[in-house]
Amino acid sequence: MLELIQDDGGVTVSSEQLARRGHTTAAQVRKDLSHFGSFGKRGLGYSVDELRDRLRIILGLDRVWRVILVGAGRIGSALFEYPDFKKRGYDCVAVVDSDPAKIGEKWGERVIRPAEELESLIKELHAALVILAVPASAAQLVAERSVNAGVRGILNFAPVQIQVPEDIPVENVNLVMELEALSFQITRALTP
Amino acid sequence: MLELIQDDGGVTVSSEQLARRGHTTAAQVRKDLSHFGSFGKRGLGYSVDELRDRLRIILGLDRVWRVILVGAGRIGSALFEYPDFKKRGYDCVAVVDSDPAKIGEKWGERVIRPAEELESLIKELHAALVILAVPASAAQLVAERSVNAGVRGILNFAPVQIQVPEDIPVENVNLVMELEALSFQITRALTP
DNA sequence: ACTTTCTTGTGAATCTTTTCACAAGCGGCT
DNA sequence: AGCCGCTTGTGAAAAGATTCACAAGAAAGT
Ligand SMILES: NC(=O)c1ccc[n+]([C@@H]2O[C@H](COP(=O)([O-])OP(=O)(O)OC[C@H]3O[C@@H](n4cnc5c(N)ncnc54)[C@H](O)[C@@H]3O)[C@@H](O)[C@H]2O)c1
Ligand SMILES: NC(=O)c1ccc[n+]([C@@H]2O[C@H](COP(=O)([O-])OP(=O)(O)OC[C@H]3O[C@@H](n4cnc5c(N)ncnc54)[C@H](O)[C@@H]3O)[C@@H](O)[C@H]2O)c1
Repeated sequence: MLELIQDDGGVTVSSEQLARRGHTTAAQVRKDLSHFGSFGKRGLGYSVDELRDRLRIILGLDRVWRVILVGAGRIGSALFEYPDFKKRGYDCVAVVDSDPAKIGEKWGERVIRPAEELESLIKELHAALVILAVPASAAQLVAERSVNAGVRGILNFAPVQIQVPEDIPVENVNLVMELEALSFQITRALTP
Repeated sequence: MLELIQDDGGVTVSSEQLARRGHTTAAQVRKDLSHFGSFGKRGLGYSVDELRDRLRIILGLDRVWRVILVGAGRIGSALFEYPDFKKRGYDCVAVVDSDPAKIGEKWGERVIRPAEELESLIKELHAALVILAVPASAAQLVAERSVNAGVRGILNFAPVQIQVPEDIPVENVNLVMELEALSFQITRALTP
């Protein structure tokens, strides 16, 4: 949001303006920011540039994160070609698949590597994150292998709840469940 | 989860078992369910079949939801080919794109329709949901047009917060932000 | 019929998040 | 310099979510 405001030439922004854009309240914006420090100027609001930079540091975005993509299927290829990842500091350093027909295929600058190399690739390329784009049946095993090889976080597209040590953060993307959330809200509005 | 338990031949399940699988607590499971009624048997747990059916009704999954996909790009095509949507009751009744090179292309049984037909397709096919898989710059306009044509909910993949009437639920999928959530948690663990 | 073993459903207690509301501070204007 | 119009940062209050803890009910064994 702050980058969009920068593009529009905004120099300062108030908690009220951020709240309107972000679908929340001004008090919430201020309270949230106050957990990390004090970034604004009374009477003026926040400097867009400064707040952006501070948040980037807080979020850990002031470095490049090396990512390995596991599963070169439909969703994997869409993700691989998505330019925003690179632009936002996420560098896909390897793509791995278990299908012999896919191994060796060239994707841009990368060649699809066999699944057995997962551990060695994580170690050699110092990948901190993996994206799991494999069938649900393979997800738990791939997650365990990744964690054992030293990965620090997992973005999981498979519709299963994977079990990993609790110091390894996992973010789940479950698109069916997103649609179900819409169905629920629509249904509930009809039968209150 | 209940369907996985069914497949494994489970007949009853306790709140404790559900909690372990779902990464939560037994009290939470029971309290959440209690908001919708009383589905279990003391000493036994929940009937897997019955709880599944009751939840399907609560979530509004006891019908087919007609969905229109807007944007036949990388993520759009991955979604279109994802078999779980159909399997879970979400029927993609039309695909729409603004690119003349894509209009008319055949995707399985569907033909990509021009973006101008969005409103008429929503009305004629009685689509309740749209999936926005268009560039961020187009998302707000497509959302407004969809709502005006009678859509009831929106699944938005564009990395912008769209503004629609508050009785229209919107679910956002922002993959960069998911990675950023991982970066934040990893970074925070390093500097407590 | 009675005891034992489980597990639910739910008030009450606790913990967390959000909202309120206002003193304090900044910049511009006279 | 002094006043005015804004906006932050933050304690205190209110609202909301989670956890505790236990009476009550169900099955199974004796
Ligand atoms: N396609 C979508 O839009 C979509 C949406 C949401 C979630 N998902 C989920 O994402 C996952 C992948 O979906 P998809 O549609 O891309 O499926 P896909 O079948 O097109 O791709 C999966 C790929 O993973 C590879 N693979 C299988 N086991 C592997 C292993 N052990 N190691 C490495 N690679 C392995 C397969 O060879 C295949 O190339 C699934 O869990 C699916 O439920 C897909
Ligand atoms: N590719 C990914 O993995 C990915 C991941 C997350 C989010 N996204 C987001 O999803 C959206 C689509 O991404 P993509 O990678 O598929 O892009 P893309 O460019 O491959 O596809 C976008 C499609 O939308 C069409 N389009 C543009 N304006 C339109 C309009 N007004 N009406 C109908 N169709 C229109 C284009 O012709 C194109 O076919 C973007 O907002 C992107 O940020 C993509």
